Amino acid sequence: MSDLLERLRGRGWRMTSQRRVVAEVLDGEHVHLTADEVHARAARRLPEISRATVYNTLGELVSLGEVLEVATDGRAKRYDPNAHHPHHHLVCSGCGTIRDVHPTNDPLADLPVEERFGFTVSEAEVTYRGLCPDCA
Amino acid sequence: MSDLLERLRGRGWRMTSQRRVVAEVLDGEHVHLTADEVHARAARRLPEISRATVYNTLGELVSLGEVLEVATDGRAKRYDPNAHHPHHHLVCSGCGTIRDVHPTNDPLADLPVEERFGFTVSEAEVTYRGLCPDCA
DNA sequence: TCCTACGATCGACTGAGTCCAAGTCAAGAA
DNA sequence: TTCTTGACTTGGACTCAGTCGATCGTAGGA
Ligand SMILES: [Mn+2]
Ligand SMILES: [Mn+2]
Ligand SMILES: [Zn+2]
Ligand SMILES: [Zn+2]
Repeated sequence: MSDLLERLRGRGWRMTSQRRVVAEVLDGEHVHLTADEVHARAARRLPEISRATVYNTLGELVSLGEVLEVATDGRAKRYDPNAHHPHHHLVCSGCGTIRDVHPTNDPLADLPVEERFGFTVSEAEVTYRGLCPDCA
Repeated sequence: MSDLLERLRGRGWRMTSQRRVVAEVLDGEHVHLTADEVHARAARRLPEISRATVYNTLGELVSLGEVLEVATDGRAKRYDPNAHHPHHHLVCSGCGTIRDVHPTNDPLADLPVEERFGFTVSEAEVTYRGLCPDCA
């Protein structure tokens, strides 16, 4: 993610201050922020950035594969800058904290062909749920 | 799910026509409906039923463990009457169709203790994504 | 049959996200 | 360097999913 700005320039993106601060926010903390949290952090550096631009930029980063969308609850989507290292998520049912986890098996291998119903299955995402040490 | 009404009565539920039609809608089709779809089907039998009542009843059924909430996209939650047979979901990225699937392994077993960060992990839900035969 | 607490209703409200018309500016051309 | 232009940004209105609360209705017990 560190040379994200270079990769974006290479794809013909016009480099604006808004896009730069959004990329910097995501680059800075490897956490899972909502769009409004990204907006709040971006606005600390560039006070007049709009929510619409944050949504636009996040959407573009997602379709470029630079950022992942995570929807673990029915609430706001979260944006995951750790897109180049495959992983899954462990969510605390108490406080909502999300941690990256790395199971030892690819769950795709556990779905037999007769359970695929003719689908071209390309991805398996696992959400583990439980209580974190603080909430237990 | 067939004697759901009996179980609810046993739990002290007041049996109203609204709760009956919501339970019948869920009982009738083993698909994954949104709250508004449940409302539309319920309203075919009981035209005056309100959205608020459908939301209330679905929420109660979920906390009783009779129905599962599924949030595969960032859109409306879906309600799964198949709560007594553990399974996972296969979602078409094209049209959004959802199918129940049964992997051969429990993904909980694939999460080593050093990847649990002190959490009490109780559940693992897998979402497989791909293209259905029609969308491929 | 009557009573009443539990449930249903409607509409106002919230939160998350989208859309659009109008204004701005990054970056290539000259 | 300045000009030009279309890509980008903005604020606000709007949509969609869901929640809340005051008031009304009724299931089911006495
Ligand atoms: Mn992550
Ligand atoms: Mn299901
Ligand atoms: Zn917690
Ligand atoms: Zn499809």
